[in-house]
Amino acid sequence: MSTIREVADMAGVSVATVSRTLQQPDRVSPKTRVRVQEAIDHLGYKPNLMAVKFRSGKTQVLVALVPTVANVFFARVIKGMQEAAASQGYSLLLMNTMGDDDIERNCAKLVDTSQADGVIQLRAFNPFAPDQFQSEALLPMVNACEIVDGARFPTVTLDNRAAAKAMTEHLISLGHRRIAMVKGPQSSPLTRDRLAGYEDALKAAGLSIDDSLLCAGDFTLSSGYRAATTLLSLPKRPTAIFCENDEMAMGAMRKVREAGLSIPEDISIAGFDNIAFSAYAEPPLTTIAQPAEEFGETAVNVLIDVLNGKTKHALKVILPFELITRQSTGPAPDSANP
Amino acid sequence: MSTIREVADMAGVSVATVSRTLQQPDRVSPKTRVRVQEAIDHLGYKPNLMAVKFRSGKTQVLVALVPTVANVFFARVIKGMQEAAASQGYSLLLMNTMGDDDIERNCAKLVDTSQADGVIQLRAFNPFAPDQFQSEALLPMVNACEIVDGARFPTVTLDNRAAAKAMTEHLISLGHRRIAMVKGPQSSPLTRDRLAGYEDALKAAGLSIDDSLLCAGDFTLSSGYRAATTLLSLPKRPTAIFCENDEMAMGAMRKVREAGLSIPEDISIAGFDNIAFSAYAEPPLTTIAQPAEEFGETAVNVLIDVLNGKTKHALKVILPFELITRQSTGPAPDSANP
DNA sequence: GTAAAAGATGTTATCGGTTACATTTACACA
DNA sequence: TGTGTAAATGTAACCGATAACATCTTTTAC
Repeated sequence: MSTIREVADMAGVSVATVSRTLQQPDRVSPKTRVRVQEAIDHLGYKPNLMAVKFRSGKTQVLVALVPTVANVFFARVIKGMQEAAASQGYSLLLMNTMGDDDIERNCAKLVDTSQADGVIQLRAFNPFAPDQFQSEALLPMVNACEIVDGARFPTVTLDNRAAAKAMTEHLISLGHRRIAMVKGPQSSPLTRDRLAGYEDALKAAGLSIDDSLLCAGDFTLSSGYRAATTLLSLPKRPTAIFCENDEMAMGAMRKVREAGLSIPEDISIAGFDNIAFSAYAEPPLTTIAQPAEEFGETAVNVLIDVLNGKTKHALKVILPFELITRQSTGPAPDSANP
Repeated sequence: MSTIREVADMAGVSVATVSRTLQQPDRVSPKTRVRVQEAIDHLGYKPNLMAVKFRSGKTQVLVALVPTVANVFFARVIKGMQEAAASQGYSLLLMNTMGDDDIERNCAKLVDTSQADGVIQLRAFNPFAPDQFQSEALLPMVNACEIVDGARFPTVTLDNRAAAKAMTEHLISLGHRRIAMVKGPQSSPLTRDRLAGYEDALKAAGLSIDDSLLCAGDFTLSSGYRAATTLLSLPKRPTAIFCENDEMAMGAMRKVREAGLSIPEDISIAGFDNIAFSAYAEPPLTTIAQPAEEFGETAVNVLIDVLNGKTKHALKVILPFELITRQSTGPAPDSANP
C-alpha cells in the first residue's frame, strides 16, 4: 500500500501539496494538480483513513447497541440506521448485547477509547442499574425504541401507552370484556407503558383489571405459546389476547389453534409491531404498526446532530403508530357475555 | 480525554514506562507499576485505540456485506458473526448492500483504506460482473451462505443441491408427481443449486421436468404469495410446492388457504432455512434446517485465520443440513395419481 | 571490590496523514 | 526596474501510542 510520501516523491512535490490536491484542489496549480493525480493513479494510492481519523479525532463510526439482531423488528430498525448512517458518511458498528449490562458498558467504551463517535441504544437503561454509564452526561448517545421517562439523552420513541390503549379500545369495541395481555420482560419500560395503556382503556370502559389475565413473556414466539397455554387453562378463559409484540402473538395463535379453537370466532388475538409475517399469518394479525426503519433513521440523524452540537440534550422525538385491523380480531363470542 | 503523556507526567515516569505497565506489566518494577496505575485511575485514562490501530496497521474490524439485514435468516447469520468476532476481539461493521455491486465495491474499499482488516460476503459474486473486485486476490475475504464454484476465496456453505434433492425426494416419497418449485432470483447461485437438486431427484425418480411448474421469486413473503397465485391458476395445478426459502413458503401458504385449499390435504408446501416462524406457521412448515449462526461464526473464524496467514485460499467449509418434517407436507391427494 | 549480567527506565523515531507557518515564485503596477 | 501582493509550494510540528535502542541501576558471582 503506497503512502502520501511516495506519491509526493513520484510527482516531485511535497506531501503538503499532495494533501492539498486531495483536500482543496483549487489551492494547487492546474499543472501540479495533474502531475499529482497521475502519480496517485499510477501508484493506486488510497489515503489511509485510519491515519486521518486518528489525527482528526473523529472516527465517523456510530455504535448501535441492539438487544438481539436476530429479531424481525430490530432488523428493520438496523436497516434504517445503516442507511441513514451511510448517507451521512458514517459507518455503523453493530453490537449484539443480549440485553447484558456488562456488554453494553463495554461497547460504550468504544467511544471512550476513540473508536466510535457516538452510541445508539435500542434498549432502555435498566432502572435497577442507574449508574450504568458513569460518564452518562458526556457520552454522545441517543436512546431509541424503548425509552424511560426523564432520560438524560435525546430519545426517539412512540407513544406506547396510547398505542396499547388504542388496541385495547378496539377489542372492547368488539364486545370483549375478558381481555388478556401477554407482557414483555418485567424490566422493560415498553412493557410498563403498554400495560398502562391497556389499563387506561379498561378503566375508561369501566372494566376491572384481572391479574390472572396478565402473563409475562419475553418477546419470543415460544413465550407467546407458553403464555397462551396458561391463559387457555384458566377456569374462565379470555375472549381476546393482546400480546405486546407480534412474535408472541404468533406463538399464541399456534397454541390456540392446537387447542382446537378458532381465531377470531373463539378468541381474538392482537399483536404489536406489524412485522412482515403478520399479514401472512393465519388469520392475518391485527396489530400496531411502528415505523421501524424510521426509528433507526431518526436515531442516527439525532445522534449526528448531537455530535455536531446541534441538538439539545432533552430532545424527545415521538413517532406515530397506526392500528392495523386484520382478521385475527373479531366480535366477542356470545358465551362471553353472560 | 487524557493521554499517555499526562499519565507519565503525573506518575513521574516516561511514556514508555506507562506503555509497558499496560502491555508487559512484568517488565516494570512493582512500585512504579502501582504509581502508574494510580495515575491512570486518577486521570481516568483510556488508551486511544485509534492511535494504536493506526500505528499497528491492524483495525480489528471486519466488514460484513449483507444483502438485507432485515431478513430473518441473515439476522441469525449476523448474530453468529457478531459473537464470533467479539470473542476474538474484533468488531463487526455491518453493511446493508441490497445486493448492489457499487455499494459492495465501496464497502470493500474500507479494507483498501485501512478502515477494516477483512470482508465477509454473504452474497455470491455476480457472475455477470466477474471483475467485481479488481484486487480480488489481495482482499482478505470469505464468502458465506451463497457461493459460486471456483471461488478464489475461502467459502462457507452447505450442499444446497443435496439439500434440495433430499426435500424433493421427501415429496416424491409421499406420492407427489407434480411438484412445483418457487425459485429465488435468477442470478443467485443458490437458486441454481437448489434447482439442480430438485431436478436430480425428479430424474432419479423417472419424473419429467415441467417448466410450467417453475416460478421465480425473490425470497420475500409477497413473492411467494404471487408465485402461488400463478401456480394455482394452472390448468393442472401442482400437488406440492417447494419454495427455496421459508418466507416464500409462508407467502405461498397464505395464498393456498385464501384459495380455500387445505395444507397438506390438497397441497403440500415445503420451505428452506427453518426460520423460527416456520415451526409456528399453520400448519408448521416442513423445511431444511441450516445452521445459520454457525455460518456466521465459521465465516468469521476462517476470515481471522486468513488474516493470520493460517488458511490457504481455497478452503471450502461445508456445513450440514437437516430435513425437518412437519405438517405442511403430506401424502399426495388421490386425484393427483390418475 | 569489581566486572558482568540482569533489570528498570528513559529517549526518540515512527506510523500517515493535516495544517500552521515559512518561503518561494509570479505577476501587476508605479 | 523595483516593490508589493497574491498564489503556489515547502517545512515541520503534531495527533497518541509503540518499541528499538540507549542508559542507568541493581544483583550476582568470583
